[in-house]
Amino acid sequence: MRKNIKIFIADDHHIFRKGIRSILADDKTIEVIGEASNGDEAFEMLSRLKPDIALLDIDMPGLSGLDVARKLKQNNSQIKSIILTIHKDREYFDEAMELDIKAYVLKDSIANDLIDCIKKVNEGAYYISPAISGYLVEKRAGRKEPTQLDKLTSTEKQILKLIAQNKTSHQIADELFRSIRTIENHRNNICTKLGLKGPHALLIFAIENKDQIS
Amino acid sequence: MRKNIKIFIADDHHIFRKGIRSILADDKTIEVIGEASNGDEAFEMLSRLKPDIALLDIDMPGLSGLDVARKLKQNNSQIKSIILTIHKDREYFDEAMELDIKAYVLKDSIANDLIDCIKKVNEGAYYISPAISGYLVEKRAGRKEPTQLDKLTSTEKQILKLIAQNKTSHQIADELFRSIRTIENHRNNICTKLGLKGPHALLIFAIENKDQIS
DNA sequence: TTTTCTTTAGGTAGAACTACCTAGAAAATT
DNA sequence: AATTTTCTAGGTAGTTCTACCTAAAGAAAA
Repeated sequence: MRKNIKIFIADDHHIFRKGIRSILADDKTIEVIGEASNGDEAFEMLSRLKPDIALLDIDMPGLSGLDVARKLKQNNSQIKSIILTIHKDREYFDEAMELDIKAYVLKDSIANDLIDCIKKVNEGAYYISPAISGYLVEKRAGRKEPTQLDKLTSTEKQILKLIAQNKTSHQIADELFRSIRTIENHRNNICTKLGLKGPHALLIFAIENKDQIS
Repeated sequence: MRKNIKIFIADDHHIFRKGIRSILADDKTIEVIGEASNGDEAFEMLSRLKPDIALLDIDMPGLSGLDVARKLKQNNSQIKSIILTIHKDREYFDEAMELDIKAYVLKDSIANDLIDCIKKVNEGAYYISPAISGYLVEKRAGRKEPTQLDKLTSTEKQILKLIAQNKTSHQIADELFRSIRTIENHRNNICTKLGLKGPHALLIFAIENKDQIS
């Protein structure tokens, strides 16, 4: 027998969480393992409970659902994010797409196929509400995250390149005739600018984006 | 003025190393910074001397030239490997191609263009002896290393998977209900088995091969 | 049965990176 | 000219990983 799909619900309306739970209760393979009524609490609980999928509302006190998804992405979390929202606005959708979000579902169309959506997402697929999916077509062409690499100065990009070659700060310092403290300082600034956190987030970012570094 | 190209020669025949040196002596921009007569010594010296290019014979006592190239690759070394060999066999060539080797030169055709070959390789190009280059065309389709992942036990592979998700030893230990020392010990064993060395060699290997981990 | 391999876990040391600081000099902007 | 940004470099602390050890218990193989 297959393992249950573990779900976490984040929405500031109690009645809405109830509704979701009742929809999901029909399916024995889906298990709601927790819920939160604001973004900060949601992020904390997600980090701890590690569900398979997070159902996130955009409008919440504190961190928004998109903020939570962003933090999950920054932490290289394996949790798949589904956005549940009333917003049809293109802006929100575009932002969500930048965040590796697996599904974007309008609240007025969930009753029908939320379970289906969850199962597909759990298998690695994407799901976009029909009312929204038109945006997707135009998108994808101009793919290519307007990477935040432009935020970096040229020195920082140079160092990022060397990091991508798996060089240590010490090696980089030698190569550029700089103090290792200078290199470490640049690393820190890069991490701050890109919102990278944790032990090897910078190295991994550098490797994954090495082709984009100009 | 451009920096000299630093070369290292590994071959078990003294007379052959002499020959190479005399060919290379004609060019002032090429500098032979060391040589070795067996694979183990070669690898040790390469790690220490860090030349730009390593000329490796396949047939050597101990580690073969291909073994040396493999270990260099595993260490994410920046050293470019050129294989010099008498073997026209396809097997050897195929193996070499899996190892990011920059040039594969038959010994009976080196006198003419070894210098040229070295310079091209130094600029990032590839060079394959004409007698061999026919193999190349068919190749490239069935790409896919028969990775040495089989050397690992199932526990080790499990941990490697978690490492590929950029989890720290601490996180892995928590997840598997083991001591962090156990995890660290497994990491060490994996590194030893795969010949990985240096600060983040394991993390990078894990990420690059995450799809292959079964 | 003996030997080897695997898994577990601890000891010690050092290198590397992260996370925050401060601060001066140079360069670029306003 | 004044302000801001960038680059440089140091201080301190703590975490993570590497690199060596040893060692016991259990499983698998010889």
